[in-house]
Order: sequence, then C-alpha cells, then structure tokens
Amino acid sequence: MFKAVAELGYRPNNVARNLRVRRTNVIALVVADIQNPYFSAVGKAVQDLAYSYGMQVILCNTDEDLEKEQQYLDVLKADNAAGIIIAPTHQSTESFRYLAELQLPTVVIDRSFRNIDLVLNMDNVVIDNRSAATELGLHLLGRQRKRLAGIFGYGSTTGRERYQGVMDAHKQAGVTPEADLFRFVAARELVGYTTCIELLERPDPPDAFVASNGLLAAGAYRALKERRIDIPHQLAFASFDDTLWTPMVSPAVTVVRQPTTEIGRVAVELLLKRIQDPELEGSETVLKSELVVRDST
Amino acid sequence: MFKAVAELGYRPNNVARNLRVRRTNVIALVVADIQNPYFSAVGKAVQDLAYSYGMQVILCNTDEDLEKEQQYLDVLKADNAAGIIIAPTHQSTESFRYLAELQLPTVVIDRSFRNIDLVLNMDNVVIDNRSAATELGLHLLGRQRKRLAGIFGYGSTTGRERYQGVMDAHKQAGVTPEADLFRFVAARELVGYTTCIELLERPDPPDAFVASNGLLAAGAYRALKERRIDIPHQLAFASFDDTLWTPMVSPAVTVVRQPTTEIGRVAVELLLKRIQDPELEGSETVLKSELVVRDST
DNA sequence: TCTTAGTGTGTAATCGATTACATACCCTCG
DNA sequence: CGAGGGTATGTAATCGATTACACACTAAGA
Repeated sequence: MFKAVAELGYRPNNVARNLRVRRTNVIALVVADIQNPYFSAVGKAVQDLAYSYGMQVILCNTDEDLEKEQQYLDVLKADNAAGIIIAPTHQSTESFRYLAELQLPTVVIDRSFRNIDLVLNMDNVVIDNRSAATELGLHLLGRQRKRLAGIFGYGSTTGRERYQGVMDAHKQAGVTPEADLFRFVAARELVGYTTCIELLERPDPPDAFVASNGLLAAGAYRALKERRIDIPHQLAFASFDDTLWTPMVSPAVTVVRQPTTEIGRVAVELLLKRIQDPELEGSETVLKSELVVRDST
Repeated sequence: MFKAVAELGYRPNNVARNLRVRRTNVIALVVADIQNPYFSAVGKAVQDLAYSYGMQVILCNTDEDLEKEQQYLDVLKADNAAGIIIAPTHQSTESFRYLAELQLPTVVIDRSFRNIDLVLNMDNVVIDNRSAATELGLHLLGRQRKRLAGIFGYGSTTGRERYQGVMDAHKQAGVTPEADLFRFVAARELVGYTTCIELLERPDPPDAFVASNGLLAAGAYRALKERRIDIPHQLAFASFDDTLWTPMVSPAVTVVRQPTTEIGRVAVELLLKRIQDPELEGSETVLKSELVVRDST
C-alpha cells in the first residue's frame, strides 16, 4: 500500500483537506519585530514546539502598527488559522474587542490584558514586569545613586509596567524621581541611541540608566560607549532582555533575563489546549524573570 | 454593497478560494535557525516585502537537519505553498533533486548550487564568499601575522567557500596555512566557544582568528574575552556577519557585512517572478559584501 | 438455516469559494 | 419592429479531500 503510494507519487492536497475538515494546522505568531532578540528567541521556541506537534508557524511583523496588525488578523481569519500567539500593539479595549471578534484561539504574550474590561477567552503569558523593574530599580539606586534615567517602550503595557516598577523602587529607596529623565519611545535601536544622547547632554546628567528592552538597550549602550562614559562609575547601566551581546561587552550589562524559551513553550501548549476546546476560560501565567548582575552596575 | 458586506460580517474563506484557484499566497522561508542574526535579518526583509505583496511568510527552522528540512518541504508541497526561499542544509545533488521534484517555485539563498549537476529552474542569491574571505584573510595576514586560525560552518558550501577564500589569501600572502588550525563545526554559539578555547590551548596558539558566521563569532569572542586575550595585539579577530554586538564590544569586531536586506528583497522579487512563470530559467545573483574594519584587527 | 453483528466496497454529499455557461433583459441601430 | 451587442442574473460544475450512508458480503451464534 505505502509502496504503491510512493510509486505513484501521490501527494495529498492539504488545502482540500483543510476545507473539508474546517481547520488548518497553521498557527500565527504576531509580534512587533522578529529582529528584536526577545521575539526571535520566543519565535524559535514556538516554532520548534509547533513542529513537534505537526503545525506550521506563520510569521507576522506588525512594527507596532495597529492597522498592520489588524490587517494581519483579517488575513489570518480568512486563512482559517488554527490559532494565534500575539504580542498586541495596543492594549486598548477597542483593539482587544477586534481581536476577540475573530473568534480564533488566542494566546497573548509579553503584554498583559488584565485591565481590559472585556470577558476574553484568551490565555496570557507574561512576566511580573512591575516587580522585576522594582528589583532592577532598587539595584540601580543602591550605592548613593540618586539620578536614575530610563527609556521605555512606547504604547505597550510592558513599558508602562516597567516604568511603574521603577517608580516603586524610587519610593522604596526614598529617592524622588525626576520626571524628565524618563522617556517613552519607539522600540528601535536608533531611538535608544538618540534618546540616550539627549539625556546625557542635560546640564545635570543621570548617574544611572535603565532601558526597558533589548533594542533600546543596544542603542543606549552604543551611545554611552561613543561618549566614553565610564560605566559603572560615572553611570550605572542595566536593561531588560538578556541577548547575545550583553555578556560580551565591557563592562558586561546587568539585565533582567526573561525565560523566552519557557514563554514560547507555555504559549504553544496553552494554545493547543484552547484549539481543542475554544470555550476554555481565560488564564494568566506569570513566569519568573531573573536579575543577572554584571559589571555595568 | 460594501456596507452590506460589513453589516452581515461576511468573511471570505481563503481555504476554499485557494482550493479553487489552485494556489495559495504563502511563501515559506526555510533556514537553519531564525535566531541566527543573519537569517533573522533576511527574514525580516522577506517578511516586510512579502506583506506589501499581500503574501504570508511561513517560517521553518531546519536546525541544519536534512530530514527535518525534507519533512518541511513535504508539508509545504501538501499545503500548496506559492513558493519557497531556502538556505538548504546540504548542497548535494541528492538533496537538490528532492527539492526540484517538489516542482515549487524556489529561490536558494546564502548557499550556492553552481556545482550541482542538475538543470535547476531556481534562482540563487548569494555573495561572493570566496573573494570576500580572501579579502578578510589578507587583511588578517597583514602586519607580520603568520598563524591564522579559523572556524567554519560545517556542511554548507558557504563555509567551504569561505575556507577556500582564506586559503587563497594564504597563497597570495605567501604564508603556509597550518591545517589543524582550521575547523569545520556546527554553527552554534557554544561550539564556537569550545572550539576557540581548544585552539587557544595549543602549545603554539594562533595570532589571528576568523569565524565564518555570526553565531560562531559570538562564541569565539566570548572565549577570547574570558581568557583575557589582548585583541588585536596578541591575536587579531574578525568574522562574517555584522550584527548588533560587533560594533559594541571592545574592541569592536572587524566583519564582512552581508547585505541582508538586499538579499531578502531580491529573493522575494525573484520568487514572485518565478511564481508568475515557473518555467523561467535559473539565475544567479551575486551581491556585494563589504569589509568593515574595526579595532579588533 | 436464519439472524445479527461486523467488515468491506462504492457512491454521493460536503466544505466555500471561483468560474463557466445559459438565460433573460435592456438598449441601440438598421 | 426585429436583430444584434452588451450587461445582469442565475444555475451548475469544479477544486480534492473527508465523511456519511447504502449495500453487499462474511462469519459467528441461536
């Protein structure tokens, strides 16, 4: 039988099959930018695990552009995707309503929808950004440091939560934060670079600096090196996301390491359960991050 | 009309459409590892351009495993993918025959199939690895350096071509290469690290070092820093692939920069033409790479 | 021997769009 | 007024699998 199949060169047509059984084996990964090391690490994990379950992964870069994201979602619905794993650009009730109306099994990663006023049958996989940021903030505010600056991803709850955590750290350390030292900007390397320069050129520059994600950190660190800032003595530097370069530079960078592989794994497993039973109630998984202290602080 | 469509919430079913018109708008990107910065850069470019043409990109990590690659190819054929962009794991006649028999529009990137003895209706987008490696080798062999070591990706023509280029450089510089200083290994960060350590611990260690891709380079550089090797005085270091970290470390790393965005762009455009007309003759596009000299050499 | 369960084979409906073709309709021109 | 060209509408076939169902056949038990 199998021999005959092989000899005749029969290839089943999955498109026909998908039409008949009314589902596909494609799951979509919708993120801002696959070049962001955090997302590419998660993407790798998702891809590997999906493969072992016989599923394909489709890749969607939104560039943090809501319209682009929604166009992708429309296409995914039309394509009858089995499910989606998404780090949504906006965390507004409006955009979650759009997402929910697709009626596709959905797992939200990286960004929380705890504060969305809708009943959402979706799973959420995040880390505790606020307390991780508090821990990092307290670490930076130690040793008499008083002037912490920070750049945070604009538009995502992640950035806001990390900012909140840093504010909590100020309170706990008894330091008054200076509002103008904190900026919300687009998560791009170049933006990290220019914003960092801007902050350094103030008459009263900061003595500590935090970046809320790997891309911003890369840009900021480049600026610090270019200006020959003495790290950590003149200024302490730390960021979120442990990437290839953070341990390699001198001084090596203190970071909050996210469990990217674990995030991808949990996301896929939750998604597969939800594909089995789309009516499952929503859930929230908070994974542990880890403060990795290196020479930059 | 459009109003009625919107009000009734009609969503077309692309699966049915795809079945009827006998094609899909999915192109597959088949690479070893999306976390490899080279591939994630190309992937980003492919994804962005594909989006503008209304196509989806499916992501396949082969981990340089031929069986996994062929399983993916089978699925892609069954799924009726519109076309594939692939960096094939093996460049053997056998594996290219397999690829060709799928009868899918195909563009091969990163690795050459010039030496394959088959008539292949595929496009090839590469850089001139051999002469780029020669240029890099000559650069390293300058200033009285006589003992160049190198690690190259195992299994790909890319690694072999770059090795050949480095050998050419020895010839041109009038230096006799020492065979045991050159290793072909798997493209993983950890492998780069251990192999580098191994080479450093020889009784007569090298005075220059080259890594044939970004992942191996990351591991090797980490080893060099850990052993507190004085770069570039004690040992000059350079690699292929310009990534986030290469300009950030001290000393910044001299690299051969590949035009990743251009590679992705050209690959998609060739693929789209080939989807239009699958009978097009094969082509080869050789893009220019660039030697970026920094402090490590 | 007859019934019943279980197995095997064959035919037809189904998924939801596209596309081809037939039929009906309208307008214009000879 | 009738023929012809062009648009409109409607019906049916198609893509290639899955799945349901009818029917035939075999084997075991009453």
